[in-house]
Amino acid sequence: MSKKVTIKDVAVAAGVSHQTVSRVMNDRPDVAKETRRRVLQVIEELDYLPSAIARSLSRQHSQTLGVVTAGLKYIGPSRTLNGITEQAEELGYGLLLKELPSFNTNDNKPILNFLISRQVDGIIWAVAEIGKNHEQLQQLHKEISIPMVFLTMSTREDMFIVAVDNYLGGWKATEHLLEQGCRNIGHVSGPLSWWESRQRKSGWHDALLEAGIPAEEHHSEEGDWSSASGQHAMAQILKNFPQMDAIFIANDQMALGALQLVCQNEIKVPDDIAVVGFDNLPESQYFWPPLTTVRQNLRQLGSTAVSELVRIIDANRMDHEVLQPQVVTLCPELVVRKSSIKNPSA
Amino acid sequence: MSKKVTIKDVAVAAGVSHQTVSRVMNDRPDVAKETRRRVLQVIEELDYLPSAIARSLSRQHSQTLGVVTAGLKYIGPSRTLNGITEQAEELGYGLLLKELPSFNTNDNKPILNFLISRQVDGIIWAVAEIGKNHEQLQQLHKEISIPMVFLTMSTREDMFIVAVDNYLGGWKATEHLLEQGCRNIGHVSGPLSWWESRQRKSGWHDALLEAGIPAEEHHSEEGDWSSASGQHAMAQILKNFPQMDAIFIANDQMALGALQLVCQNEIKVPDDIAVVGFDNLPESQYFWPPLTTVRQNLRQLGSTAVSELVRIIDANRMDHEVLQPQVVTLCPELVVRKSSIKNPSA
DNA sequence: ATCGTTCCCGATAGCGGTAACAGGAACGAT
DNA sequence: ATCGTTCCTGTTACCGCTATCGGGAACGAT
Repeated sequence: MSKKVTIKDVAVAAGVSHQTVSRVMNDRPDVAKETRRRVLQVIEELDYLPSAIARSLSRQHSQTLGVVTAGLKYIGPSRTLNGITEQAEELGYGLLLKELPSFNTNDNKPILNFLISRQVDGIIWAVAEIGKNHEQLQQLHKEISIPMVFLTMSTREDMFIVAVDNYLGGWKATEHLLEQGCRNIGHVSGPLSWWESRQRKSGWHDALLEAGIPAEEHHSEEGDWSSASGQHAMAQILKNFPQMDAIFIANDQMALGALQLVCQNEIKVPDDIAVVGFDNLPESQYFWPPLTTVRQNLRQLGSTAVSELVRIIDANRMDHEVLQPQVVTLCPELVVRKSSIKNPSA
Repeated sequence: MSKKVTIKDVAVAAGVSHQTVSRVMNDRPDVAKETRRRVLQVIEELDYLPSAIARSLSRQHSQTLGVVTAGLKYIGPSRTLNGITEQAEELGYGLLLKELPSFNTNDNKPILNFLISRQVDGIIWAVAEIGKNHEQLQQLHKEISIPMVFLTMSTREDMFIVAVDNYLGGWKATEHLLEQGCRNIGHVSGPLSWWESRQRKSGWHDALLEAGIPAEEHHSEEGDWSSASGQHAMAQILKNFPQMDAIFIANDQMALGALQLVCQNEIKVPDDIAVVGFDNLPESQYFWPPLTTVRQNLRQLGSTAVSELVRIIDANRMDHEVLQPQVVTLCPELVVRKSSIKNPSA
């Protein structure tokens, strides 16, 4: 195995100083044409690959972003990550990935230290807000000298946040059911320790209120995102709220569980009960009946986060202007399918 | 914003040389107890964080693994990645992530160069084998001086490979249907440019042969993994192979599409046609009827890949022994549910 | 008293780049 | 001839850490 070739080897082989090689590598203008040609040729011949590590040390930045995520086994976080990788590639940044062992991690300092010690230029915190898992972070991020962007969490004035408007999503779903003529609309929420769950539920709640319909507490049940919990919650609501003619379920997986239960009990969807989910899984179009759902563009969420972060990094570098923290909100869209259309032939 | 504190600042504050601080950081034995205590205290006070970048440059390795993946928006690759992050964390390695824009990338050199220039200690190539997208790689990996592990691809003697036995999976699915008394077993495959698709199909094919049943070409159709394609393929086979009494479909999503079609046509599953899928999506238990499927433990695939890679790295470092390339095979398991049980009461 | 150990610790030289400065060559202008 | 430019290139000093070597102090053995 031949030893690794460094900038000095190139310099010697090309008969120039290593600094000139460096200049060629960085496309500096102050190199004679002929010299540049010769150096480039030697680089080619020796198969020289500059060390990004050494460059990072010298330049004091790494062209690398830190990404903290959790729950990659779920489709949501991985779609978001997909958007992140895509945009990072586009903007020429590398990605240092860290997945938390659980959503509820109390001590985030080691993670942050890990990333900072590796000189990342910025950090994307892509972990759902659950319980108080963002509390310590809110403190820490002030003590940190590198830019951070947070994803989908309750807004705070001093942070950069990119979020999907879950409240609006819940509202749209409910409004759609109201438009179908439904008046008794139930709800299966996600775990209420999740900020997103609370937002979706509030959207449902407020849309009903606006229509002059009180949203009773026993009209809704809490699930844990799994199909099993959706099924269980559905059974519960059917019992507590027999006159229900429609239901908004906070994700497609729980909706699937509910759909299966309903199918077993010979209740007809949408005629007896109209159903709307949330997420727009690729599969939901093929549920029976095809599921009306709320689409959130998680890939865009990820890519927007990267763009924002890079924008902040660049601003910090350019002049010493410091950008004002802001919140970027993405709007979810309703995807209407059979499971919610009351009068298909009307 | 206070300037970053370096090893020198600590040295000065503690009244020792920076080398002594380095020794303390690395838990070297040759430091007096009292000195160590003092240095540690200063580190604490100044909130000193050693630069992993500088350390990498000096030590010539980075405690970081490169991961190349593709198709993160699908559940499979992201579950694999989940296993990778988990085990990397466990073994104390960082992860540099790179997602290919498409499965079919012809030029992999830039990716490899990117990772190598950042001093990764090893690389996991977690991209499905499709068409000839591994051909160039097979060449490149020989020229590279750092260890690589490949995931789920056709075996080659000179590479480290960790793979799920897709052939066995197809075999098990088919065998199960045979045991149910089915004799006319169809198949919907994935795209046949995928190695995994071909393996699953071969498993189906050979299990039939072993049972003395010829697997006709018109008994199978090619899909593209999507539910839509599954539905279309199913319709095609129903036409070409009307006496079909069971079908093995190469992934759960396509099976879902097929199930929906069958449901619309009032064909009964499993009585008229038994169905087995592949993947064991979390949702598949809640399809209607619940789907029998083949579970592949992708998380384990990922974590095994990391373990293997680290084992190779360590071996290379320890003494100059070079490990012999080998293939680690993971066995998929059949998960039996209603969609394939012909006589539930028997 | 002398020597060999052991235990600590510091000085120095890298790792592979970049930044900053300095200086020679070529050229036109004075 | 002298000066100021412009263009190009090399020297030196870092970036923040680790490896290596060497040496002083303390101690027991001879």
